[in-house]
Amino acid sequence: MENLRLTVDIVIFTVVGGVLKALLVKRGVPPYEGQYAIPGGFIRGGESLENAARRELYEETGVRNVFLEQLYTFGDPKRDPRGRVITVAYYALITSEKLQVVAGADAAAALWFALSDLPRLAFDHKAILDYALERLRNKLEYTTVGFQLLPPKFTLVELQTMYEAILGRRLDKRNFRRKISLLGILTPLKERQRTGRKPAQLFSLSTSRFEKLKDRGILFPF
Amino acid sequence: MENLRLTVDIVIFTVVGGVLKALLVKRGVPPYEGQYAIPGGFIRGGESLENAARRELYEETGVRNVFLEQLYTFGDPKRDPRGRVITVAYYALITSEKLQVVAGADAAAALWFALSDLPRLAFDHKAILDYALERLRNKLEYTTVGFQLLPPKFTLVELQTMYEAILGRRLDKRNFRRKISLLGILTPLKERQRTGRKPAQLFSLSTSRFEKLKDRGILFPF
DNA sequence: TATAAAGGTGTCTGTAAGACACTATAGGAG
DNA sequence: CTCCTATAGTGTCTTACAGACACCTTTATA
Repeated sequence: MENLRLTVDIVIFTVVGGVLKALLVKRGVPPYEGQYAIPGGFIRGGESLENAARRELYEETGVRNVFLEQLYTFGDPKRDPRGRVITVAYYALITSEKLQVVAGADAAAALWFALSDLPRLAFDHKAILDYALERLRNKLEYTTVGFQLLPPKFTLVELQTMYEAILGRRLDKRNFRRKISLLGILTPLKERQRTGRKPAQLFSLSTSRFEKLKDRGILFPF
Repeated sequence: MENLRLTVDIVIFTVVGGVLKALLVKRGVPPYEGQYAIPGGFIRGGESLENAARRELYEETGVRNVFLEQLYTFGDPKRDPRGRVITVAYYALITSEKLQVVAGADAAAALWFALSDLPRLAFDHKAILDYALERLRNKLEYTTVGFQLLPPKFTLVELQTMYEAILGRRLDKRNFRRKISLLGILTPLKERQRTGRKPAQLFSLSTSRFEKLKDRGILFPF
């Protein structure tokens, strides 16, 4: 088939201040000029799909070594008015601390939008983003991907807030802590976080337990 | 990127005689001449990805209107020695009754192989097949896809045998029936199957309950 | 009519999810 | 210095379901 072009598009999630956000870029050229779109670009010659996604992610956010997973391939013949463009969609999770770096990148018109307050999106990007959110919510419940959105040291309240932001609903504090505790994947640190009133215990992921569990499934039935 | 070609490859599953099988075709040309491969082919101009997969599926098996779902896109630059060929993999489920039709299609050298007795596969098709099996096993436990592998009327023993064939392990008969019964998705028919010793009760999927449940998840925790 | 082969049925125990409310601690204000 | 308040942290009860486990029923055939 001639005139076929392949892109990667990446839904980039973060959680800041208890709100789930996605990175969007404002299009400077037609079609959909002025509308927002998911970051992405064309695949180059010798690149694997994942490397193309990582390159785009780096160009857009200045961030490397983050969680990235292939989502779905969208190939409707009419999805791009310019011709036959098929896109392999990915989603990525980055912590809000790494998020600082974004400013330094070439992301002129890139902005973080709360998932609850998205602008109109170009192409079929709304469908891609919806699907990414669905996947993230599912994976959250049976894997440890969620920890990719937290710094290495975190409190239980921060952990729960991240879960609530993604799932879009409140969780019971005692039940949440019981289940996390039962999994035994957290290492309590000697430090406490002293920001609010009462200092909170800090934890890190216990990497040995984590390695055993992360790809096994059925972990977080919230 | 020039010289990019896009294919669809389809892992086609069926269950016959309590054995999970996949359809493979023998390659008549290099590379990997003489080795078996998953059915597939190039995407045409105006086709959506799913339509391309359905067309290939029909050409290979003579079967339409079956369960088909996109699996993953494999795009390693070296996966095909002839150049850059990216493949969007699908998997399909067809009942053993429809399986008769296969003979009439153009599938000269197409053969069904038990998953436990696969030949060496061309390209990265072993990885694709493994991934398809993993997906099928997962989906089996929280959706009703499994019924796509049974005829419209079936016995509980047939249902359980199908689950066992896919999961690759035995299930307890009483626990299995209890859970199915609790779901309330089966309609007992007035007929009985009279093949063995004692005739067995026939069931069909209760479509109303089925529609409500099929995309909701958390259905079959076996 | 006796037998064999396949179909069909119930209980107990352990684990975990979900609902639910109060106490403890430290920082800041007065 | 002490009182107030915001946030951290903690247990119990009930219900649902998964998993382990063994025998009776039915009909075709010898």
